[in-house]
Amino acid sequence: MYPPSPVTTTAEENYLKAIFKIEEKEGKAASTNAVAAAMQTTPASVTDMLKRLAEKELIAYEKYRGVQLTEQGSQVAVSLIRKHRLWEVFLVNKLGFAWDEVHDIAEQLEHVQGDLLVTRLDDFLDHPQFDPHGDPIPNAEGRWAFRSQILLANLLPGARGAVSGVEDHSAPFLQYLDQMGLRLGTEIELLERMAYDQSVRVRVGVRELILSEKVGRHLYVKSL
Amino acid sequence: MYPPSPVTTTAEENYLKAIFKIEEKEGKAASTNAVAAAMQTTPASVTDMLKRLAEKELIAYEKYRGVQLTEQGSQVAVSLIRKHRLWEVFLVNKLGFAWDEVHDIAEQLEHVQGDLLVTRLDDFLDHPQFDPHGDPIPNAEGRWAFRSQILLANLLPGARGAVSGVEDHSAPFLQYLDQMGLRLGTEIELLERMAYDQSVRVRVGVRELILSEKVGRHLYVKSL
DNA sequence: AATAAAATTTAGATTTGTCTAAAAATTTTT
DNA sequence: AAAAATTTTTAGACAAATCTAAATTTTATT
Repeated sequence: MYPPSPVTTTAEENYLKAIFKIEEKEGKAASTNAVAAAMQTTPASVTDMLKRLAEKELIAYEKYRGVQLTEQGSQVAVSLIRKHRLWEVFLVNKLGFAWDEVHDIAEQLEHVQGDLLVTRLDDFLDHPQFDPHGDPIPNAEGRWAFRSQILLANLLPGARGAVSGVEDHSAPFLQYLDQMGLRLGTEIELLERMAYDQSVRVRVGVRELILSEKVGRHLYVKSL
Repeated sequence: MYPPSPVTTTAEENYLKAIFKIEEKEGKAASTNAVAAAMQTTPASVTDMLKRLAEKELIAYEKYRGVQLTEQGSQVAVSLIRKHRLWEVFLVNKLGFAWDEVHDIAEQLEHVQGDLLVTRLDDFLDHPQFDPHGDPIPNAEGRWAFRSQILLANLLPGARGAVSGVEDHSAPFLQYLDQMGLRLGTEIELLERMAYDQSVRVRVGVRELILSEKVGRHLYVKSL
């Protein structure tokens, strides 16, 4: 009835996740080099792994032509993303971690096997739709909420938005946002964009801030 | 100042835990065969691994003479047991798993790295002293509560006890106890021991039960 | 003490996942 | 279209963790 759930190693799972994210971002097959960069390894190692994943029918792989996830591979990748984000919610909401501290731990927890575990965790957390960074959490069927969000950099002067996500998940950026008093849900009004360096002057509550172009391109807001 | 915390693989950690349990039970150095039986592998594989663990100074190993944990190895093993039992408390108390369902999942979770994670989890669970099977949870310093418990099989007729632990952690035994209405804390009075087969007639609340010798030797009670 | 039995180790392979260096294929530039 | 640059694959090696089969050591038996 159902295809046998593939037995995957942690290494294989990490490749599948990387390929999924590249496909999602580039909108096309992932190149060996792109995967190597994402996995912080050599193209030769990637080729080795691609052969193994193709053998297991988790990817469609043609020599020199890059790689695409099969339906099966995609399911595994989405399930990993689901687990990763659920664990992040647990770590932040239940254990009191900061949003810049949870990535590495969730990276390990996502590989823990057990369908019932995920179901129970999801129940325990009251079926969150988004993780602590604003990223959507796929449900058990692999579907997730669409976010109608735009980069702060693309907000028009005079427009307002509420922080809804980050493009850069690094601890330094998240800590910078903490320091600026910016978190998920924080309302921002774009007052002015500086022609000189594309930095923006914004209003956050009663405060006024200057945010660099880099910050503007790494912060998502939902228009209000 | 402190010795560098040893970097251990999951496989190495599982060996250390097995050796710890054998030492604890037998009160002496663990033999290659005993470790092989515990790890469900061959003695040859064990020898290979013992060399590696000795290289890392996690065990004291002499050819043909068995193996003992060093102070370092013991610390790693106790920390794993701590993590395993804390995760079991989490799975049962927070996620609603039954006590016979949590072993395999905890077996994976115990290998997740992160000192802060363990501290936060322990806080979240309110510093439990015992896991769902009644086994003591080592604290951050590696010390745990002593249990003054005896096997139900050794209770004298007329004596009463409260269920405090199990000798057999298998799902079938735990499910049997569930079916009999026996759980941690349940009070039992030993009414009579049958000379014929060493089975015992006991009172549990208003009910009377016959428990086999095997059950008596697998169930711990604390004298009342 | 010699022999038999049991336990343990060694030798040689295998699998997974990785690497470097060299070769081959593809893409870009001229 | 040929040359140059880039990308990708192959070849050969290595470490971790395992295996089987054979050899060795220890322990038990006579």
